[in-house]
Amino acid sequence: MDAIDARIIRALQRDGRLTNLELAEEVGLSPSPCLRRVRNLEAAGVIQGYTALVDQKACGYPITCLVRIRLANHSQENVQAFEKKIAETEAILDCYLMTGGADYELRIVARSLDDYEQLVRHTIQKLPGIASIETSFAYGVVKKSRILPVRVEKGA
Amino acid sequence: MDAIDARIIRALQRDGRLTNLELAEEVGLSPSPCLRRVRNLEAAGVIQGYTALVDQKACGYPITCLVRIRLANHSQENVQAFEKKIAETEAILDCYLMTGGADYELRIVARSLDDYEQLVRHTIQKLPGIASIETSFAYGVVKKSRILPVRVEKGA
DNA sequence: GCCAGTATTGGCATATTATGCCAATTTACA
DNA sequence: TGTAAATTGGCATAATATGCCAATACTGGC
Repeated sequence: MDAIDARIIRALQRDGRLTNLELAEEVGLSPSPCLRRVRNLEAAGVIQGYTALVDQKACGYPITCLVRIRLANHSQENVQAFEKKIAETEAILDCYLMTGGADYELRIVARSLDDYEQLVRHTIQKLPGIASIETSFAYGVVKKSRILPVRVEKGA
Repeated sequence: MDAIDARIIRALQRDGRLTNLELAEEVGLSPSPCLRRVRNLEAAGVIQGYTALVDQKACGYPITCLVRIRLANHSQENVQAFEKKIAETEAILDCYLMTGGADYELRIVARSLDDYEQLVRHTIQKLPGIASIETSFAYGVVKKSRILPVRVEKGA
């Protein structure tokens, strides 16, 4: 990954639908090698995909919650059942294994407080071995970036 | 927004670089009205943009932290200085205003623990009116979805 | 149930873009 | 400096986007 690859990644994070001609112009290459670099980055897994960014509110999900969860015990069954349910539940967008007071932190979206309550009661609390659930609601968004500040790297 | 718009949004979240022909096929429309719907969704702000999803590790950011911050006081100057610095700092990807114990929760990426320490010492702790900083590190990712489960809506 | 008015659709012609190939250039290294 | 490998740029062709127009499908009023 050299400086041109880094510029390609930056540009495609800023606008994932740039045409190859626009991209080539922006990174200072002719279209042909530019496209080849993009395909290489995709094949290498550096670029994992492309997605449309949508307005949560306009799509009916005005509520974002960050939820910290502790498990009573980390038996294989409990962990597997928990992570399987996470994967299946579309309203749970992210789930990280965390250091510190909680085992997991989830980012969850909901259509309403009632909707969120249903999710907690019917999906999360029913899982075996949940020790605690601590919810914080986001009442404002200061920043929401999906652009990793890529610079030149050695290796890969 | 009707059922076809919902399908368009779902499809473009799954793959933001679908060609209009592929998209039209998938949502059951001919290319012409399909493209018009996409442009309308973009103009209405429902689709806010497109982005490439990149591998954090491959780009040199193996570390993700979730950081909870409290301010000592919420004077206009402190809040403005804080949020301005957040906006300027590329390694801070997200920042939410939260209910509960902390005022803000940040998602921060770093190249190394040293890198994270530098960021905290030189950027965050230097801001006026910081009462506390509580960092949790993500040592695993169970789920990382950027697909909002859009269904049919009334209105807009 | 019918009719007028409006919005939406599908098809087509044209402009733009992507893609694969090859020769030329640059880079790496002994 | 010489040689091999990697990368680049240009070109021809295939695929795709875009704007326009007629045809179709919805809507509300009577």
